[in-house]
Amino acid sequence: MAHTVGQVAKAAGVTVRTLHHYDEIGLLSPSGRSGTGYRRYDDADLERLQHIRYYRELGFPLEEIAAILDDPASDPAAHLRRQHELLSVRIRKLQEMVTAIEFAMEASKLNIPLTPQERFEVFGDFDPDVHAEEAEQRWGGTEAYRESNRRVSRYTKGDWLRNKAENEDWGRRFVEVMSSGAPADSPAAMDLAEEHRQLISRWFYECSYEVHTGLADMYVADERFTAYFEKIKPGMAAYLSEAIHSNAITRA
Amino acid sequence: MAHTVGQVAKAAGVTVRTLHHYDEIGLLSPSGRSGTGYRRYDDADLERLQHIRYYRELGFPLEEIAAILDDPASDPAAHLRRQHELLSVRIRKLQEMVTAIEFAMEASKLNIPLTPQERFEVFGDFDPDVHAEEAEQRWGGTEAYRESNRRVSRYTKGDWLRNKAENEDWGRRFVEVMSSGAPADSPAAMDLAEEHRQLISRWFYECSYEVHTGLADMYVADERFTAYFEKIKPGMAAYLSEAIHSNAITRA
DNA sequence: CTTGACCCTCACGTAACGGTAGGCGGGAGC
DNA sequence: GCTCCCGCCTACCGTTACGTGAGGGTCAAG
Repeated sequence: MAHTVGQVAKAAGVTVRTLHHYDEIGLLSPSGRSGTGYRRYDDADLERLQHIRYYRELGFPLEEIAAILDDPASDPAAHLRRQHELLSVRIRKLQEMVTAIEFAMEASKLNIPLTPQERFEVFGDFDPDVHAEEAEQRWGGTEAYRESNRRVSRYTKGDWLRNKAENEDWGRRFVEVMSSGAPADSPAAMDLAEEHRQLISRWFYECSYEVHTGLADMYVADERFTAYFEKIKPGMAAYLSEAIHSNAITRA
Repeated sequence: MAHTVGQVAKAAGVTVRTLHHYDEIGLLSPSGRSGTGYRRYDDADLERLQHIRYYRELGFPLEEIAAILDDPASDPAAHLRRQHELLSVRIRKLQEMVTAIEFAMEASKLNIPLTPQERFEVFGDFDPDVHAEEAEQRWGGTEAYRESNRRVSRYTKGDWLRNKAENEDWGRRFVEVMSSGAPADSPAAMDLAEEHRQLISRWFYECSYEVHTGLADMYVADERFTAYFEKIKPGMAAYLSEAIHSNAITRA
């Protein structure tokens, strides 16, 4: 029922120092002290800490969190509703960032320069732009980087050249099929579209059919991408786009 | 081709002071200066800033970002891959947090106490736990709270009582249908399951069929939830769960 | 040639802790 | 009963990533 700082810290994934700090500034003062001055946290304190952690994750400054939690107008359920809402907004924003990265990656592959707008629009400051914060705890340091590095960046220079070679090989075969007069929804074209998708998945990121059709739309909608493909062979952008769509429909 | 601090700051959604700071610590030094000492940023500088912003959003400390970006072993494409990966991990974690909130909300509605474990396991520090950071820029202050408040917390005490009344009314009618001997996949039971889903959507959060079946599973898997429903009427937890599943299958 | 917006370099201030020092308390093993 | 070590306590200084002026040049427009 009553816990010590150490226990609370361990359970909640924060340091003892953090709890001391929250006590100092009055954000979370334990409901009682032992005879010898030890802090004693009860279940209500834990619930408060839970809300604090969520609001912190959402980037609220401590002072503001104190104001929110001490606002008599909002009960615990209201906090949960608000956190749910804010988390959803934040997830949507991160998903936009993922899309932006995918866009930047395609541009990078095809040597297409980005406008400053395109580089940063995802950080757009004018609207539902939430702030985030720490949560780090134990893989601070370069750990996050190393971990991701182990998975994603274990490509050597040789791998990179192989990737380029595979892409060029795919390009040659695609142009062949296109020149053969086969329609964009022919099995041959769709197979190459599927191969295109799997090349992305193997070398860059998990490319779902949905994401793939997104790329296809971009190839015809953005003139710089269109130009890139048209230079390889006129009509290629539209042809590739249609092949990708057909492939997604029949396979998904 | 060459931009001033102000232009870059505006485009990238950071303050001039931030760019000064990045220059001071050598994280992003503009490629040149004008005759009168003005900083001039070119497109390569913008690309670097783009990566900085993404890594910052992912919570990397500036020093680490400098090390990563200056690592000759990783090209721009590698950074994009890594950012894509880390963002995906982060999104998954936030989605877990959303689920945890939904769980906490159900528990709160039914007056079920949470264990410390359950309160904080989503902050679990032992594994893919990424750190996040700012991004705030212009709706710092209490703006985020207010905005969310306008949408989600405009319920008055009266509304809250109405919600409770609606819930109790739903409960009564559900017990009736159950007592009538109608099977859990009967239209009457499914209609009440659907109503249950819409009550959540109206009062708490957008409850998809998928989320709803998740709740249904929890009602039978977690003994505390089961006990709550069993006390209303024996067999209710399983019956309600089945009705929700049937409803989701036929409507979705 | 003035005015307002924009740039420069200090330089101190702040938030949210991290880390360590110096000292008390408590229970387990001798 | 004594020792040991671990966990708790209260300061107090350090750090990161900027915020916020102060004091003073600059540049394009009118």
